[in-house]
Amino acid sequence: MAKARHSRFDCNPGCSVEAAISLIDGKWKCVVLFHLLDGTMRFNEIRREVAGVTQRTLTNQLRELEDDGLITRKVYAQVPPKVEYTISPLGRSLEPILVSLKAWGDGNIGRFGKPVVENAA
Amino acid sequence: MAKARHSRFDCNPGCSVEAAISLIDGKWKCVVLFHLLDGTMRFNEIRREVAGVTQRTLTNQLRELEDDGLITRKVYAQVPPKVEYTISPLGRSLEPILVSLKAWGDGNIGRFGKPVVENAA
DNA sequence: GCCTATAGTATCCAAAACGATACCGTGCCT
DNA sequence: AGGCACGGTATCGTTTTGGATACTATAGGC
Repeated sequence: MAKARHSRFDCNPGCSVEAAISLIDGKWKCVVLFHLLDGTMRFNEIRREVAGVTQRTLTNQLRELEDDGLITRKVYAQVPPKVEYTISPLGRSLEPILVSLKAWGDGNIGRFGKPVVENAA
Repeated sequence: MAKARHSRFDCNPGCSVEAAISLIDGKWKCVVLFHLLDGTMRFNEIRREVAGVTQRTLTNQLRELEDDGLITRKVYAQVPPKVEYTISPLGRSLEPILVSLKAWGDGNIGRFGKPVVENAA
C-alpha cells in the first residue's frame, strides 16, 4: 500500500480490519514477521530468507516494525556488529493472521505467477 | 502499500504469504471485502460503509478486486444505474484472513488512535 | 593485501498510490 | 425548476514507497 496509513478508526466493522492492516502495511513486513515466528534472527539471516528485498528497504521496515512494537531489536556491543530481531508478544498476537495468509497462499499460489527456485543462490 | 506488488513467488515459506498479501494490497480492499462477506452490496452502500474513501479510489479498488477475481460486478440496465458487487468464491476463501484481521483489530484497536463516531452522518 | 561478513547509512530516483476537485446523464421528488 | 441519488469518468497533484547504488569500520580468513 502507499500514501496515508489508516490512522483514524471509525466505529464500524471495517475499522478493526483497518487497524490490523495498518500495522502490516509494508511490502515485506508480513514476510519478515512470518519468518520471525520461528525464532530470533539476525539481520542477514532475515535478508537471506526474504528473497528480493534490498538491504535498505529491509532496514526501513524492521525499523517500522520495531517502532510499532511488533518486534524487538537487541544490539550486542561487538565487532563485527551483532543485532538480533525477535518477535514481540504484540507481534506474536498477529500469528493467526500470518498463518491464515500462508495457508491461503499455499492453496492458491498457482493462480499467480509460478514459483521459482532462483533465490537459493 | 505501493510500488510493485509481489509478483514473483519464491519457494520459501514467505512466498505464500506474499501471494496472499499481493491480492489484498490496496488501502481499502480488505475493508471492502470484509463488508461484502455479509452479502451483495451496491456501490454507494459500500461507499457509505467504508468511511474515508473517495469515490474515485473506491471505483479503482473495486475494479482491481474484480480483475483479480475476488468479487463479481453485475450491472442492471436501468436508470438510475444499478450495480451490484458480490464476493466471489475466491474472495470468500479469504474469509479466514479477514476474520483474523477483525479479531485482532477488535482486541488491539485501543493501541492506535481512538475510535470516532463521526462517520455515522 | 584482498575478500568477505556484519549491519547498516546516505543519496538519488522512479513509480505508484491515493486524494482533491469537478463534471456527467437520467429520473425522481419537492 | 432545483436538488438529490445513482455510479461513475477525468484531470491534476502530492506524497509515499521502495529500489538502485555507493559507501562505512572492523575483524577474520586466505
